[in-house]
Amino acid sequence: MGNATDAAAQDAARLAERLAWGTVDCLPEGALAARLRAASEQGRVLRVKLGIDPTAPDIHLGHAVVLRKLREFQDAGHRVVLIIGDYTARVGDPSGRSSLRPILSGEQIEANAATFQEQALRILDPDPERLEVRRNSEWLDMSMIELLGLMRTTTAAQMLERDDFAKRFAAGEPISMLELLYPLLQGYDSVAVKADVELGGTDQKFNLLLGRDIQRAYGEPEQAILTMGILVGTDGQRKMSKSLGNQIGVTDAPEEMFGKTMAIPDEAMGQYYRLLLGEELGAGDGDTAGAGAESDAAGTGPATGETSARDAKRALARGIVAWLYTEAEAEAAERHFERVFVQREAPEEIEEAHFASEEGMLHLPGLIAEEFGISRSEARRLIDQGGVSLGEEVLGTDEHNVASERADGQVLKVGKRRFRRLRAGM
RNA sequence: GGCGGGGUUCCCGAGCGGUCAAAGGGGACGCGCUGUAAACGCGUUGGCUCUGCCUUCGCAGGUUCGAAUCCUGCCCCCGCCA
Repeated sequence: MGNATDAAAQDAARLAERLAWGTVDCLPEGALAARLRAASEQGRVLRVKLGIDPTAPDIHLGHAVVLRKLREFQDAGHRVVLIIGDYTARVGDPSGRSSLRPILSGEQIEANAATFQEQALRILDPDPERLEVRRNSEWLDMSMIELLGLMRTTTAAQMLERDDFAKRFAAGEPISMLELLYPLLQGYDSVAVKADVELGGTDQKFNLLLGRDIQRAYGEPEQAILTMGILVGTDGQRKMSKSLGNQIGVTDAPEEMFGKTMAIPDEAMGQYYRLLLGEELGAGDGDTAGAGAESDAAGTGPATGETSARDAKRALARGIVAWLYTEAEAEAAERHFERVFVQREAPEEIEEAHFASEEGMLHLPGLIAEEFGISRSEARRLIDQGGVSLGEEVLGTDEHNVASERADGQVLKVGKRRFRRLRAGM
């Protein structure tokens, strides 16, 4: 009996350690292992909560970090409870930002929630045994008396402990009552779904911990919490976010995903490996990719480090595309990258653009503006700066009109990555 | 409720009666270099039927030959006091 118990405890500890890999916080100490063990003893699975606000329609690799960790729980046999924050989206989570978010309309939230769910399923296991999708409007549309009861669980001083609020309060920046209420609502979600574990980014640490206090106040067992690092965007500086325009979308085409990944700064590679592939940079293959890249990042990179850093990044890009698509698509994306950006050739498949000529001439600014959604002025500037070419020829300053015969059938290249095959006639 | 400060182009931020499409920085974009990395250099960054014209400086009016700059009202934000 004693031995069997020890063995179960060891199993739980081992699994907890594996699940905690790559997390920043796994609190409280030992709580995850204890939960895993208790669950197996009771013959049930853990309910692992993730709350997401459908404030943006698309999910990007930053969201994928947490979803990936959830998938690990699923693969270990546990159940993910994905909460679509359709109700909390009306409040606006202030995490990590200093200004208020606009409040979304009901239709907008619905549309976002639908795409969000669809995209999350690219990463999560959709098996109903392993995934439960809920909306917090199911329980948050409570009466005033219930809300007051919820508010009684927490003090203003507790709320102001949150770093974000403390800073804004000290700086005299506005903090709306709505924002203060948000963590309570999120915490109540944990009560409603009886969460055993909750995941989130490190920016959610306070909210996740407060969820424990609220569960306790409602007489529920307190959840263990796990936080994941915040993935930086393609600029390597700020967190990945659609509004900052530095995101790699989960639904980006394979070539796009591959290309964007190749453009991240070297210093961000380690983080990408850890958070997106679940491995250390340089692990797996025996070459010096990791070492070369690290020394490069430190600014002491020897000449040999350059190629290995590049190779490591290629492997990263391949790994990410293979994860979200397939191995074959990852390879195809790499070939496309090699062709277009390394060899600087036009892609194999190019969209066609048909043009109508006026008196045998083609007005390029108009065509470029229309095809790529920029203004004519901007198109003119690009031409004048030598950023536009027709076939092999780079267009010169003021070369805005070209003969139709010259354009017909040629590849128009605008900037580094925009191509069109021109065809005369509509 | 009272007093004071403020709302400028993607962002920050100068401008405070004409020479302002508006300094400077950031970001972004283009060219060069390159590993679509970093660093660096040069350039661009409201629109258009582009040596000129049109629209922009919280919103609406007004003064003036002329306003982002002055006046009036309104909206919003911040601080202090209550």
